[in-house]
Parts: sequence; structure tokens; C-alpha cells
Amino acid sequence: MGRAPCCDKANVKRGPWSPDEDSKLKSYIEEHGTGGNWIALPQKIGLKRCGKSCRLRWLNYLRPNIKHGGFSEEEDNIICSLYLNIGSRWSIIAAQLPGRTDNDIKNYWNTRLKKKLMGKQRKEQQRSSTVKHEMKRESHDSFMVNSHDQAMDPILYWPELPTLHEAYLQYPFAVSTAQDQPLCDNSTNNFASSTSMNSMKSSSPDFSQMPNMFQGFNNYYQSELGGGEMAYSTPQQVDGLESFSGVEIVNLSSTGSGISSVDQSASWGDINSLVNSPMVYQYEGTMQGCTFEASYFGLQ
DNA sequence: AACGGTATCAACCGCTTTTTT
DNA sequence: CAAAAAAGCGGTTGATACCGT
Repeated sequence: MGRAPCCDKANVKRGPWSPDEDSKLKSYIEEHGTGGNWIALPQKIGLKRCGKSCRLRWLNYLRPNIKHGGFSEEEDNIICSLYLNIGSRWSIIAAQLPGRTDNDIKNYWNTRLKKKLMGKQRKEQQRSSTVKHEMKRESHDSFMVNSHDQAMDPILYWPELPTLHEAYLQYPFAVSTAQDQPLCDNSTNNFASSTSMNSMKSSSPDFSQMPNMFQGFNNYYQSELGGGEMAYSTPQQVDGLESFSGVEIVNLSSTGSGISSVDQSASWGDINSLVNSPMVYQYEGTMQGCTFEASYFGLQ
């Protein structure tokens, strides 16, 4: 047999919390704790609320040291970086920001940050098209530029391509050689020898072991390998952030993803390395004649 | 001042995962 | 081990504050 029913849904109050309800809940939890049972809590206090509602109210509003609004630039950066790497895992993102709740971050992202970044992207896009226009003039139409090219070329929106070496320094665990050895020694930060590099080139990188920014490349790599001239570029859509980067944000929810929770945590790698990611990381490489580029957004 | 559109955010809903019996 | 409830999580909604006309 299971447990007793949660609450009588017909008899619970809903909607905004009154100051009186807040103070009852707050003072009780501060004195007695939650007791590990939210469902029983409202009855003990004499609140006509669902336990779930009490939990939410406490976690998102009444809990001590909660910060509301006024997100700093640094917090923005962390949120952006993590969102673009792990997607809408708000609780994980919130865990990196002391005093912030997942609900707050989610709201902030949906209402402001996303727009802010889209604005930035538009600016970059404009700047990029201006530069292209000038180049076009200067080179007397030596290469074609049209709207289609631009839409298919997210890489152009971002400056500078770090070297493969730099990418490995950031994610040494992500790619192994044919002998299954990391290309970069974590402890010393020494990059792999040229021998290792050669063997890497001749073997397929395991993108599934990389942070999610690289997921999706695996499929491409397998399907397009040897495809010749086609440079990899995915105009992705991330909540309307088309071509925000060339990186597929993989939905890690267990539904249909086939990724176990163990696999998920393994693929995130070190969250701190994501938090500390640079402005734009681009990963560029050539494998058996196939050029691919990956970029993800980070901020500094 | 009145109105309509937009932005914000607390709270709810429904689903998945975890825990308990 | 299975069933059921609790806990946790992310998406969505609705009230209302704000802003421009």
C-alpha cells in the first residue's frame, strides 16, 4: 500500500499568499523546520494550503537569503553560459547562483535575458552584414553574399576562432584518442603530442562525452563524413534564438531522450568549466576531409 | 485621464523521479 | 517487487504594474 492522500484539493486556498499566511509558514519552519513532510505542514500550522504550495512559497520567496531582481552582469553571464550548454535545467543553473531560485532565473531568462541576448545578436548580425557589404564592394563581388548565406552562417556572427588546442584545454575529457587517452593531461594542462593528435584525427571524437554544446555533431559527423565541401553549420532554434550559435541544445529531459540520469551528468562535465567559459567558444576541426565548426555562447 | 499593449513574476499545472509502504 | 504518494522540476498562466498614445 502507498501513502495517505496529499490534500483535499476542494478545500485548499489558491492564489496569492497573504502576509498572515507568509508569517505563519515562515515562523513555523524557522522554529521547527519542514519536518521532511510538506504535505503535513499546512495542517500543523493551520493553513488551508496544499503542501506543494507551501513548499513553493518557502523555496521561492520566504526562505532566508533569497535575492529578488537586480541580476548582476556576472549572474547574466553564468545563466547564459549554462543555458546554452545544458538548456533549461533551471534547478541546476540556480544551484550555481546562491540566493537565486530556479523560478526567478526561469522568469528572468524568459522575460529579459533572452531578449537582451537576441538584441545583442541582432546588433552583431547588422555589424556582420555591414562588414560583408564592405568586403563585397572591396572585392568586387569576389564572393556571393545573400540573405540565405547569412542565415546559414552563424559562425560569422562571432569573432575569432580559438584553436583546437584551446578547446581541448577546456574539455580534455571530451575527445579521446584511438587508444582512449585524453588529448590533454588534466593535471598538467599539457596538450597531447602530435602523435596523439594524429590518432585523434583518424578516429571519431565521441561528441556524446562532450558538454551538450557538441551534441548533434555526432550525428552530423556520422552522416556527413567524407561529404566533401559541405562545412558544418546548423541554424538552430533555441527558443527563438535562431543561429544564436551553431550548437544544438539537447533537451535532456528523460522523455524519449534515452539518456539516463547518469549519462546526463557525465555529459555535463564540470559545471564550473561551463560557468567560466569565455565569450564565445568555437571549436573547429577537420576530420577525414570534413570541416566542422562548433560554437557556444559564454560571456565574460 | 482613459485606454490598450507589453512586461513582469508569483503561483499553478502536469509530468517525472524518488521514496515509502 | 509493485503500487501509490511525495517531492521535484519545468512550462504555462493570470493578475497587475508599467508605459506609450
